[in-house]
Amino acid sequence: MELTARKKQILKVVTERYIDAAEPVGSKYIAQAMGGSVSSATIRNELADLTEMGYLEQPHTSAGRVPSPKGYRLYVNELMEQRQVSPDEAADIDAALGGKRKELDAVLAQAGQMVSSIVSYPAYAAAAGKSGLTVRRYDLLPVDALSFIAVVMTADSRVKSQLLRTDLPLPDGQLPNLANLLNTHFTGISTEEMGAKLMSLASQLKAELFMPLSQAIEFATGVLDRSAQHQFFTTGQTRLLSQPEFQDFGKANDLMALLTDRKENLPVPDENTSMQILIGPENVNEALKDASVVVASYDIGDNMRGLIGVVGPTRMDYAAVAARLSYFAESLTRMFGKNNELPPKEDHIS
Amino acid sequence: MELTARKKQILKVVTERYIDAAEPVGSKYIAQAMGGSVSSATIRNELADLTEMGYLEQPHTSAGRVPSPKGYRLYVNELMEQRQVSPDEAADIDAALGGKRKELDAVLAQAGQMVSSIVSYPAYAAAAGKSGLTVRRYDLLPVDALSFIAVVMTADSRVKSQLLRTDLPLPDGQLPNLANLLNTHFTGISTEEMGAKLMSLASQLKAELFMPLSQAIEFATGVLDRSAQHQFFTTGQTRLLSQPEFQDFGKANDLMALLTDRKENLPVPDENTSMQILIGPENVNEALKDASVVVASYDIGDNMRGLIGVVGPTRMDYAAVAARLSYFAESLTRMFGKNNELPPKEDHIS
DNA sequence: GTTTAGCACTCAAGGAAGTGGAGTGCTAAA
DNA sequence: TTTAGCACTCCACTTCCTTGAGTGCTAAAC
Repeated sequence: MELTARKKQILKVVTERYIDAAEPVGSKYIAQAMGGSVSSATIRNELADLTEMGYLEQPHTSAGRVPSPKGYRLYVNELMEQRQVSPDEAADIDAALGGKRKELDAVLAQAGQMVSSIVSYPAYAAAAGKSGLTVRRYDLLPVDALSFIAVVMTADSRVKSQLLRTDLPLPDGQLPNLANLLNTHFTGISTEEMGAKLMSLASQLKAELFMPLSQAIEFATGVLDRSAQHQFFTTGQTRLLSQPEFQDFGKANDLMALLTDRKENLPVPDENTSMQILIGPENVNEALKDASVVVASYDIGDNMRGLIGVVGPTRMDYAAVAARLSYFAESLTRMFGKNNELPPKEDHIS
Repeated sequence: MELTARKKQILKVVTERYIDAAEPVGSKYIAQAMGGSVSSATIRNELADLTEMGYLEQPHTSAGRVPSPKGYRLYVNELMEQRQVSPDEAADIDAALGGKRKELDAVLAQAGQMVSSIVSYPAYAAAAGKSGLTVRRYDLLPVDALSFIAVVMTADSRVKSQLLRTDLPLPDGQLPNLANLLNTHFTGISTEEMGAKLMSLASQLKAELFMPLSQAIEFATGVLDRSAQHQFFTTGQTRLLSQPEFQDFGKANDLMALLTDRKENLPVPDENTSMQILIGPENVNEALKDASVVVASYDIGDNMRGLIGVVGPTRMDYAAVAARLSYFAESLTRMFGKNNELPPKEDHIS
């Protein structure tokens, strides 16, 4: 059977109406929405076809039609009108993002919050670090006999520090030498290599030197691991509860659990796609089988990608959400671009 | 009317039964639970008295009795048996806390998670920094002509660092002097004083020195502000949804919103009390009027207090929750105590 | 005075039956 | 191919009834 232009138009009307009203759409309404050029009976025939073809579903015999995931997919791919954010919305987003520079984490958390409040669904945000991150430079600062500060700068120019304490007093004046050792042997290599090298040094160094060294390296590998791993921020989970489809319990509960306790399982867009829409059963995650996800990614610089996504009912307003999300992603890319206009050079100082 | 021993016993039976079964308790059950020494009719008389006195409530005329907030209060204050955590539970808690040292934030987040899973209600955790926190020491590390690393150590021995970038090239070799300046004039004073001092220096320094200085100070004040402010971690919000009393929507929704979006409004125990139980309307926060909170505080050292709390229905098992929470708080105090056995000395190095 | 048996009463919860209405599918005519 | 017409389906809602747990009250017993 062929998918005529009229069938598509009907599918569009059904989908948009259902998105709006959350109730099955009947033939009478469709006929009217299409300008009355055809009767409801004709529509019924078309509806029967569309149902047979799998684009529509019927909750029960005497109810109207509802888009199936396949129907939504067609709608999203072909029928949906690309929407632009209104100047008002754009201004809102710009204003909110216009604040002063913050830590990456803070930006992410806040971006999630804003998206959530703009689209009225729960949102999530994360940054995916490149996995091959290495340390560019170490500094060790003396504090007292039993403690010192380790400062680690990663290849992507982030700086972390921590106070470390040893059990054995540090030999006087040895800290610069240790830092030297770190900077010559423990930069630009993977955490595994760092571990191996450390082992090989174990026998060659005295304990009072080896211990602080291994502490510094432990700290550094911790930093690398933490930045390689995605950290997910979620907000607005509550907004799910006001959606009619999640009045039912099991679903809401599973989704909430996913959003609060198993965030890392939220979908990440494929490499190289800037926007992805996952409809119902297209989601791998069981808890999302009855929901949809719109997720966008953007460039943070330093070889990292940020991602920001929205979780809602399959019935969500894809056009509006997608438009806002992509505007958001663009703004973030721009913002991070500015922040990074000066890529620091390689430069070792011990 | 007097609150006889028997009345108290009845109140205790009602409360414990209701905590367990979540259903109004009838006279017949009570008579039986009390060993059959009196008949249900006698109990009914007593129940009528207790209801009149405000300790019990009746959902409707022909239902059993339910403790009122006043009843819970009496139960918690007088009737409830102090419970000890079982050796099994204690072992669980100890094992979970036994991991390696982590950042304070990570510990808090994890503690919240554990408490939540142990008591099966949502939990929250936070640390309250002392407000008068100051900087103990600054270090500035050169990176290249336009950027340097600022390392700030606070009076409570935490270390934070950030890469800072200036617009004007730094004069060669001036960084140690700047650090010196910071360490002599900008340690041990409040953020306000720091701001004032910075202003007064504005005219005396060349721009290429003043700019990095002010950036370093901005960073330092940011660090101080951030640690003074409580940051709340919440987990296990979902567990609320499985409680029969929160099947109803409005309540669940409000509470979820409080737990996810307005965490800072969660109750903080009064100074000097290590454990506090807030029952229903005793809570100031509107969203908590139908819920109860058990919150414990513990000593983190460095003049900071940690707090860890549980939010649940008024019908929650106070004895069990309180026992676990206080064991938890003790363990945390012990743990932080160990971490801090070596309070670093004042020691300036530039 | 306190306790108890007995009884009428109340009320929520749950099931059965009936009704209305929205929507369908099919047929036959245009 | 479209449309009017009609019988049919099925959910949602209401009404009515029944059941059972639990109460309050009274009058007798301790």
